[in-house]
Amino acid sequence: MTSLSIGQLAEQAGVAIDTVRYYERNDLLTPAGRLASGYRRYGTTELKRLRFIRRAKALGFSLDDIRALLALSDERDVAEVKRAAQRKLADIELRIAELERIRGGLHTLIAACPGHGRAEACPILNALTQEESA
Amino acid sequence: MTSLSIGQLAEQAGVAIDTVRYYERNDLLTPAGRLASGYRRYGTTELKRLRFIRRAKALGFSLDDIRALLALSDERDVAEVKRAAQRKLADIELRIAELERIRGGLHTLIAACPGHGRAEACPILNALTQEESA
DNA sequence: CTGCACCCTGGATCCAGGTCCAGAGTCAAG
DNA sequence: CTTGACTCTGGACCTGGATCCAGGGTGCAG
Repeated sequence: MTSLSIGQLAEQAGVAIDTVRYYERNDLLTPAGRLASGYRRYGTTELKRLRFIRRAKALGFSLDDIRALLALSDERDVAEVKRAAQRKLADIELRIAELERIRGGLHTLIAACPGHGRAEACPILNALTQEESA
Repeated sequence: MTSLSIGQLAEQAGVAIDTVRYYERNDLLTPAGRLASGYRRYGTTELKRLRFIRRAKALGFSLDDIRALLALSDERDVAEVKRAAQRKLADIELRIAELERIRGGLHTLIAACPGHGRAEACPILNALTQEESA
């Protein structure tokens, strides 16, 4: 039989036990049942669900996002799932653009800095000290 | 005379008053002096320093990083400032690469999803439900 | 001198996503 | 039966970077 303890579930999904209980508190994952002792029991459904959560997190979804995704996948609403993925993609692209802006700024400063000599000649310090230019 | 209250300083640097006091508690910015009443007073040195902090933050430096940068710029250690900027650049590039990896994954899934029909045909749900491949 | 905007302190709260703990109960191998 | 590994609960704590609050004091224009 494929009944798992919380420790086995956690190990097979690659998360910490405390994380499983945390997800339960936050309505992301409910045990299939409990033993008379109160011990949680999980089946393959829960294992898949937990792995889904882990992968979605790796794709940059927040737990709120994931709760919504899980509800949608329960409803099998493919169109809405696709739209959610598109929104997340747009969000990721914004974050990339912002980091690229920062990278450009740093790159320029580093390239222009001789790396020795007077502080006044260091464009990094100057850039950080300079007045606004819009 | 160029003596500023905390409110004037905050406004001219574009941060909140609470943020100025927060920076003080965290050893980033000390008032030039105090009135008999205890009111903080700031000069142009502090205004420049606060603007430095704001810009460095916009470049992705943490407050810990910034504390170190400020110490270095006080010591006028240009070589070390350059190295710190290079480390931060490497860090930003790592973050960009990670986001690009995520973007690639999402992009592939979205492109392959018809956006309608059976849940089984949705590669987004499938990808999140699939077993590991690596 | 009144009124209102401003400032003071210390501490609480927030966000996300967990992590850790104490004290008690349970399961299973030997 | 013993022992050690596992699990239970509820709640405290963590990071980073603020933000907000209560209850009081101050500065200054009219």
